[in-house]
Amino acid sequence: MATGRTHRPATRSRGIPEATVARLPLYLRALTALSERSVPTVSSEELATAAGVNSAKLRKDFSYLGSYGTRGVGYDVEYLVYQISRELGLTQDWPVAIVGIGNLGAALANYGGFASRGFRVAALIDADPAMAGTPVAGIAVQHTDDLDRIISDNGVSIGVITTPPGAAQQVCDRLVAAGVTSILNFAPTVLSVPEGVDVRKVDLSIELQILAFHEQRKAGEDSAAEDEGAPPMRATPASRKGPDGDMPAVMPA
Amino acid sequence: MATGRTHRPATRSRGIPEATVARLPLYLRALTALSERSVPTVSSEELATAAGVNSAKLRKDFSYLGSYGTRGVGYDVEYLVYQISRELGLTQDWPVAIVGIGNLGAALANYGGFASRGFRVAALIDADPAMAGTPVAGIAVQHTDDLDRIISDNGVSIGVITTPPGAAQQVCDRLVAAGVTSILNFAPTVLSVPEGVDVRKVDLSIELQILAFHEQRKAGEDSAAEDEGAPPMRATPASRKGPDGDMPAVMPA
DNA sequence: ATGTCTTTGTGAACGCGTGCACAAAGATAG
DNA sequence: CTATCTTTGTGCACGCGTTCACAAAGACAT
Repeated sequence: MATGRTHRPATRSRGIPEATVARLPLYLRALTALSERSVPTVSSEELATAAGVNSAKLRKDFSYLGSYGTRGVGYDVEYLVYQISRELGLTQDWPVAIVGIGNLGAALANYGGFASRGFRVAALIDADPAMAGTPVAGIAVQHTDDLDRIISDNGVSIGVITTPPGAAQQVCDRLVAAGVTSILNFAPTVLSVPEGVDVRKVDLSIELQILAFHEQRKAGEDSAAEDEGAPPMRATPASRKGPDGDMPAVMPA
Repeated sequence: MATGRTHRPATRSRGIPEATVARLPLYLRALTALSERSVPTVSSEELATAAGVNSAKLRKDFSYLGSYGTRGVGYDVEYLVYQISRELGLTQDWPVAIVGIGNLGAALANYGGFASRGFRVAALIDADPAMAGTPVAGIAVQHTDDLDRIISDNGVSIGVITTPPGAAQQVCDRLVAAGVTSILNFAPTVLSVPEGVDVRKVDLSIELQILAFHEQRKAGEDSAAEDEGAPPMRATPASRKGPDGDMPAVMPA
């Protein structure tokens, strides 16, 4: 089997934009809610509102999947739920392993949003020997030493890293070596992985920093001249720089 | 363009691209690490590698902040740390309130990454009366009834929502009414907020679904002939009622 | 069957973000 | 002071994503 690609509709699955893929779960959630209320069909306008996006964008997104709508009517909710689920690969079971069972790791293990979408927490792994055997969310924590075997035995291809930053890369390497090809990283670390392995990162403090930026902008709209109280910042070890100063020099003063 | 003024910290927050803002925390983290190792200067190439981005992108990002580098040498680490911190608004203290103290809320309250960057958990709020007074991460949980006063008293402008999806919008409305203008939402809900309020969402299950999509693609590259097994069938009498709901999210309320 | 009305699907224009490639700036050596 | 070498700052081109606007498709009524 070479680079076989002749049997795929080509129009589909071939080129779904990344931005679209990122929105599919959003649509799926909105559609699931409609489904539970037994709503048979929905227009792009309604669904877009429910998902918090533009209707034109939604239609274009769906167009990448195929022509699943009916002009003059809208989209069949159940049908679309199935199509999107299939496209996202949610019709199959995905065993997931969480490495690093601290506060966050334990919270994720208990998180209902995972199990409800075809993701099954297959294993919890931690480096602390004292935790081995301790049940978290009904699952016994296992020790890092057995990581390789645990991943293999459970056929895990998606790993979640919730370790301290210092251990993240090492854990990542071991996960990859064991066969994991998708990683969700919560540790504030830049992971380097070989070709073919996907990494998505969720960084809580970065999100807050982005909010702080906008918050500062909103607040400092008028009082843009009072954040001057902070020291320009130390002169640092200023290695090879003479008194000439390569320092602040600027500082809005 | 920049008519070569070079004195004012460049175009203030006016024209910093959103994509750049999102990367500044990344640079800051890498720079902080260098600073702790007392590295005086760093080139765009080195820093880019450490931050996991392209060096041209990094230089362009920094150019939006101003001309803080020295040609032939690189960037002064300490100076850059200060400039980015200031730009992000991290030179001031940001009191944060977390609403919804379930597993995830508690984990965030304990998360060290917040405090280390100028973010201070000023209040923990939950709707469960039984939790009122209970200390979490050294802070007593307060009841939702006092939300308004708590936000005002602490001057909170950034709120974190970790409630079940059903309560998210209501909590959001109350936070906004109380004066919060930035929200970090962990609930799998589309929040609608008035103009001027920023919302960033962190959706754990969406991240996994995106990974699953790519995972499926990688795995199904050759075996693309078994997706015919499940009958999609249109216009269904709503027979599927499974566990597909996304009700249990963070914690029962 | 024909006409009207609704809603999809998409061509095309636009804007943002990315990366290349290079001239300008400054350090450093002679 | 001049030459050389390093690294920044950025003009430019390209590609992706978003949005508009509308023709085509189909439902529904007459």
